[in-house]
Order: sequence, then structure tokens, then C-alpha cells
Amino acid sequence: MSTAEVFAALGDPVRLRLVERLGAEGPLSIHRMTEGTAISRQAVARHLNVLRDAGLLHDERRGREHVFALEPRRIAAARRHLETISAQWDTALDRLRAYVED
Amino acid sequence: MSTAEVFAALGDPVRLRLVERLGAEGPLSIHRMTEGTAISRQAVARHLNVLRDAGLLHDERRGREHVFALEPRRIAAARRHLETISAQWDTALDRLRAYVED
DNA sequence: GCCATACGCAACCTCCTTGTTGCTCGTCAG
DNA sequence: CTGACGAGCAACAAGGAGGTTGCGTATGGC
Repeated sequence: MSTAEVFAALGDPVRLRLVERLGAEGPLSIHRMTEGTAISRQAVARHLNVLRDAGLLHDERRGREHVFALEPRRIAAARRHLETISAQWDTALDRLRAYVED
Repeated sequence: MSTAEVFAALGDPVRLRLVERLGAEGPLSIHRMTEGTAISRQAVARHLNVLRDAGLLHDERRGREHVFALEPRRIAAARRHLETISAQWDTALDRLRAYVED
């Protein structure tokens, strides 16, 4: 659930594509998510569990299907984290410039 | 240089901390970056190379020092990517709602 | 009730990552 | 010129990540 864990979860091309699909198509079952990939259902299921453990997805059993859906608040939190770094960078550069001119 | 590679680079707690430090303190040498960490200089250097290969940092030799600095444009690009996913998610939910009510 | 479906669990293999250490090389200061 | 400092390179060990296969289990349609 840490910030690094969120980025690590997004840092695999397969998982990033799964997140993009969930964002574009809405909630999907493991079986549906496996369609269009070159890997097995178990591999996809493990990727989805990683994303859920990172807080990026939430899951629900619907009959014999296991449906995963996006958790947009986690994505928003990661976005804000990157925003903070960029903002600090600007002030750090200003301080560096003042130091060099001094 | 892919998007997944950027997130993977940020997805390690040590590297995320290095990026945060560069954002807060400005450009730093490998030796300076090693201070305050529990790992060796070589390990830090490798982490910095990973971040540079992902496009998140740029580096420069200054005498016998190797200085790394943030590349805020890459961070902004990653931020926009997350923004896109969230935006698509909203419309996907609308379509899902319309489908269920149908 | 019966069978296909969608899934979970566990074992296993392979590669990549992350850390280490040892050695060498360029650079700055005295 | 010489020694200390900051880095680069390479080899190595240990752990984790990502993939597969085989098998067992609950659910839904006929």
C-alpha cells in the first residue's frame, strides 16, 4: 500500500495494460482480462492480485466470476505524489541559482 | 524509456527516495546521494543509472564528480498518463451504468 | 443430475534484480 | 609528484518476480 508499491505495480507492461483496459472498458472478470494476452489465466490473476494489493483495484466475487475494477483514488494519490516532487524541484532550482550567484 | 519503465524505476523504495531528494535538494553527486543511505556507493550508482535510463534523470561529469539531476518533463508525462486512465474510467462507468439500466 | 466454465492453490523453473566486494582509473590538493 | 577522493567495471551470491503446468472446487446452464 506504500507509494513505491503503487509505482512498482504499474511498472510492469502487462499490468499497466490491464489497468488501462480496466480504465477504458470498466470492470472485467479474470477470464475476460486474459483474452487478448499471450499469457495464461493464472499469470493474469497474479498480476491482478498484485494490483489489488497495491490498492489500485478492488475485487468482488460475482457467482463463479472474479470481477476486478479500478480504484481511481489510488491513481489520483500517485499523481499528487509526482506533482509534489515537481513542485519541490522548482524551488530547489531557485535556491541553487541563488547559491551559485552568491 | 517506455511508460512502464518509468513507473518501474519509481517502484523501488530506494529509488523513489533518491528522486524525492533530488526534487527537494537539487542536483547531487553520487557520493552525496550515498550519505544517509544504508547501502554502498555502487548500489546507489546503479539505482541512479536505472532512473537515468528511464529518462527521469540526466547526468553530467563535473571534474571527478558525477552529478545527477531531475528531469521534470518525464515526471509530468507519467502524471498525464495517470490522468488519462482516470478520465477514461469516468466515461467507462457511465457506459456501464447505461448498460445495466438497459 | 451433469457437464462445461471460471477460478484458486501449489509446485516448479528461469531470469532479472539488488546487494556485495575487489580492483583500477581519472582528478584535485598539498 | 604524490596521496586522497570520487567513480567505473566486473564477478559473485541471494532473493524475488514472472511464467508454466497440474489438479481440485464451486457455480451456472441444459
